Amino acid sequence: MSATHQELTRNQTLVLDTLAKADGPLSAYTILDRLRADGFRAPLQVYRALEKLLGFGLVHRLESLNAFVACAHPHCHAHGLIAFAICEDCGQVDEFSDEVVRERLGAWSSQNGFKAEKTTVEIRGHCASCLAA
Amino acid sequence: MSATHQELTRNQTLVLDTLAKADGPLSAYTILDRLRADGFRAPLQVYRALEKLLGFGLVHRLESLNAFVACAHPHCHAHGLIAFAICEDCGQVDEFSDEVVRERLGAWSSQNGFKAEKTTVEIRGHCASCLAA
DNA sequence: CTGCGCAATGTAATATCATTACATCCGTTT
DNA sequence: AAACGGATGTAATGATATTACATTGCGCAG
Repeated sequence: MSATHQELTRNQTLVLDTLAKADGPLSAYTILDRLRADGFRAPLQVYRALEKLLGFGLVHRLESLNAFVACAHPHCHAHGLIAFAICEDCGQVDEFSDEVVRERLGAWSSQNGFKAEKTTVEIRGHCASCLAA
Repeated sequence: MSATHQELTRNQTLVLDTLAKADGPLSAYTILDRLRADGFRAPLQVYRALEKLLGFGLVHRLESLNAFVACAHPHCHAHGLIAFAICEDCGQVDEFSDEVVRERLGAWSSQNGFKAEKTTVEIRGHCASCLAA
């Protein structure tokens, strides 16, 4: 059984809610600042909560931004591979899944005897809205 | 015409050579330490050289490591998308290109009106050699 | 030649992201 | 109550990256 939202601790809940309410990715220190009023004082409080939430699949880390987002599909935990399209203008992140990409990367791994633990796919660019503007 | 190796400045050449001689990715500060003997004193000297080398396609940045590697195929500049398999045990990085992955991510971008500038594909895991050991 | 512009460089300081170390609290088990 | 483990609190430090400003070297117009 994977963990459910019910089992989250207070700190984990606060961090997850902060990310869920945000309109884009947040850095750990931004989360910290937004939770000062709730008693957060140190980065570690945020990083510890994020570590658990990442494990639960409720939060994703954007490697190319050193930032975090709430999972857009928190109820279907079965994603094998998640890709992100990140707009450099507005900061919006679009989360999607592509089975073909997953298969191709899996095939490469098989052919090369590589055991994948975590795969990062991030597209940086400009979203439709910002291109229109 | 894209820039050739000939046109590199002294600092760029030193940084590129350091990466080329390394047996895995290096952080900017590790590069700095290795170039102290050549007169490097500050991070910016490394970051400025890396910025140019990234632009020339001679160096890649590994987002999930905050580190840099010399391009494994510095003579064919036409890669549309490059993927990396990173071994968490030995640190070796395998650089490869997958046309199908490129097409699929390109298709997603087209369908969503997204203009991709840079795509990151990194697989973290364990290489064949380390699995055997 | 001189001075101007521009790219590269040098240096210091600071900003941003992340971890280590150690103490404390709290609920569960015994 | 004592022992234990998970979560938390706090401080300090380490690691990565950028900003700001001064200086140098070089091509070239005047």
